[in-house]
Amino acid sequence: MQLPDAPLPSPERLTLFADVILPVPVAGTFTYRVPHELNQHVVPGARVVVQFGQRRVLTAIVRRVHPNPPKGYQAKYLLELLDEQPVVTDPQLALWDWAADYYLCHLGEVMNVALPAGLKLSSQSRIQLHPDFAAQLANGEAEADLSAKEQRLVDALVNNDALTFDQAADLLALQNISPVLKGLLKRGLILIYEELKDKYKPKTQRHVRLTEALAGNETALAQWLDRLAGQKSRQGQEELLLRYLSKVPLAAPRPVQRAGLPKTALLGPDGSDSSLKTLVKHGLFEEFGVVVPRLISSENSTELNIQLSDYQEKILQNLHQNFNQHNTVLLHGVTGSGKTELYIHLIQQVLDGGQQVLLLLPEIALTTQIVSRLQKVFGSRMGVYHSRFSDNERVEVWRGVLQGRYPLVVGVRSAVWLPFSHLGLVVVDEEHDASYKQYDPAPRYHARDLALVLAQLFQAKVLLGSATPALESYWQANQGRYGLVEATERYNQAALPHIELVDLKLDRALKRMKGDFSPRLLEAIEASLSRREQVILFQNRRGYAPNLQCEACGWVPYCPNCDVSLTFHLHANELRCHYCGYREPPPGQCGKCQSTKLRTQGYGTEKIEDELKLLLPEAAIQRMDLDTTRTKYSYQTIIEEFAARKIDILVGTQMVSKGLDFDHVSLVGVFDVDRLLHFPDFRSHERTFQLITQVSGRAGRKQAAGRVLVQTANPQHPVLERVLAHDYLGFYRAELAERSAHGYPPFTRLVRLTIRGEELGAVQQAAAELASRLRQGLGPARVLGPEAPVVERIRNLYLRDVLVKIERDKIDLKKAKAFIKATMQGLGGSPKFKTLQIIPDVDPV
DNA sequence: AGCACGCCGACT
DNA sequence: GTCGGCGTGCTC
Repeated sequence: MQLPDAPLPSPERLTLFADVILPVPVAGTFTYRVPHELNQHVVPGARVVVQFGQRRVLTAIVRRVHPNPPKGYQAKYLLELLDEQPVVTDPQLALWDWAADYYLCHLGEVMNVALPAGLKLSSQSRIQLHPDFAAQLANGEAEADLSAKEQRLVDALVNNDALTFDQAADLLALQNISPVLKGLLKRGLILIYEELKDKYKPKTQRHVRLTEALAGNETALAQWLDRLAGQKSRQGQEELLLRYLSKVPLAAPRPVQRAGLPKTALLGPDGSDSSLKTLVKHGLFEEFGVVVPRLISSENSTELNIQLSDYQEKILQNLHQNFNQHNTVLLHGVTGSGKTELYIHLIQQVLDGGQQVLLLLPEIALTTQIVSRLQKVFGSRMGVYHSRFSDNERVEVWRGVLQGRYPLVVGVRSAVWLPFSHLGLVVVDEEHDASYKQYDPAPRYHARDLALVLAQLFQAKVLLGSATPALESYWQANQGRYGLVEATERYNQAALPHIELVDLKLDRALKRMKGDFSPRLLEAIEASLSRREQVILFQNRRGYAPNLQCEACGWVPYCPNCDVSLTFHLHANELRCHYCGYREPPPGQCGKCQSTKLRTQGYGTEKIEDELKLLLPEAAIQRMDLDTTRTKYSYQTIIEEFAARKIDILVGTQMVSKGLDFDHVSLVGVFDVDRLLHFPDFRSHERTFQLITQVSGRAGRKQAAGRVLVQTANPQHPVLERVLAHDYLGFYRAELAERSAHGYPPFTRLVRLTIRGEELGAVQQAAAELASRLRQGLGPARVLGPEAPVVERIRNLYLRDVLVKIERDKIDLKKAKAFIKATMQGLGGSPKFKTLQIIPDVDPV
């Protein structure tokens, strides 16, 4: 970074220190000494480059600047300052602190999720010949006696300016090259240096323009055209020049001349650039790069006034009243009640007041309809933050928020980390959605809960929206902590879908099933298709079948690395592990008794799709799940084709249940709810209710009520009865009673501790020890387990869970967590359990 | 997490 | 004798 003029020298040069956050899973911050010339410029939230350990050079975030020298060690100097202005705002840093504390993880881990990778510089160690030695080699006067390996490395360095460690390791076919390097280094034959790499690269487009001498110079141009005309070999050049002049006329003002044309616009999509090259060589044209924003922010708002229905108007007023008394309001609106329009109005009002707005959406809902809808209203003031975006794109949104270009951001979970500075409103749509919870790397945070904390830091409002609120949220509202607004009418008075249960017990007993389809569902599909209406089928499991089984002895192929059966994928013709990604071809015979009779067991989206193709060969069927939406645009393509009615039946996993509105879907079929209902987890009922309600909402939008058929062997199940009756409140009360009886959220907060390690015995022992220590400190009733999770081994590591329940009222959460943390550290510190990991998950979902 | 250091078995 | 395996400890 270029520094402005040096600050005025102060008489007693104050020595400053910076506590910085490093992107490593180590507790606390690290203190570096600030070089005097940077005293005025190092501010909290700015990035600095520091050396960490012997080798590593890392990008750090300044947390605090102070004059107190650290005790007990000599602080290193920080090496470089990357930003004059903070890239992380103060409230965000406060949020980082809060998250690390609440989710029992390190600040560096928070930094790792929060900051886009493009803002972190990576350093690479490079090796080069020592200049003196290189000179000796060149003159043939080198007389170092080298081992074979050293010789090979030196030879390679003669031919290359520099090598990375990896390249050198490859070259020597060695895992560990440091002994070789050390030897050479000691004799002063090579140098090792760190190269900082800025990962962020602005996107550029090649442009072409006439050179300065020619632009606007009619006579010179005429001469050129004369020279080119009539020469057959130079016909291409003549055409090119004429085409350019037709697009950028000679008379055009100078800025237009200087802007030139994008190369692709001049040459066309498949044009060769050989003529252009010649013209450039002759000094007619010049090529240059123009930085273009990667995110095509669509023009400007085209739709300024969204008309609300009378009912929506009433709801909006209701929201405003609630916001007068509460910072957080829960909007419980049935599917299709037009929540998007309400959001738009609220957002508009906050933007008009000069404040920022964050709209959070679940992972899957983001790519599509709602975004293009919002883009029409907010145009280029809206930034989109999505996990499918590249690093560079994320950096551009980050910078856009900092610079105020995007007062509105629509994004997924990780968008809560964007550097807001004057946030006025956060909307969390589908607030119950599980994709707001990060599961794998720490911090295991919940974006809805972080949004509440973030809003508090700004004194901003939060609107939580859902047709099926999380039990916790509805309870908070009932407790009077959130405002509550109920929207029970669908937009345009559309009727709620009619949900029916199909009793599979009967159909199975009478052998009337066609594959996995009951006659009633099949008839309903046919009826819909015959009316030229569309159908969505929901099966929450991908692949063809969850496993293969030997008919003779019951043997099932298992993953060698995890304790799960392998899922059969028909199209790819392979068995896959959905936990570790392991694949193998399906076996021709039983692994135990060599019988060749293997059959599939259970079913996934692929099998439904397959059966359907046989049952209804005329229908256009498309599957939508993780396997068919790998690429960046495949998801969108499927949605567009379905909207254009090129597809009759869409078969999919959870993906089809969210945020999609189609006008011609008259039927939704739901498979395998029994598995959902009986999943061994205290949230299984809640999830089932939410999922069926959500997917039902896809049926029937305009005039006609949609129909939903749910296939089940438990038609009397109370949860299903409540789904049929659209009775959220009834469901809520019943479920709340259950939770209260068994001490689950919202009455308690949960912390799950997972022990992970290579040896089962050690894992079991550690888990037992952990549970017993926790029981001792917290009371026996507050600790469950240890127990083996559903999949008790993943990637060859054994797992055991211990669950801690902390009541909301009787016990201090902070103290309890501090105790848990200390217990974890105590156990991890004991030599016996050194090699094990203890992974905390606060508020697991 | 990386990365260095150190102490052990299996090869040239 | 070296190579490279992994256990251990530290990083301002």
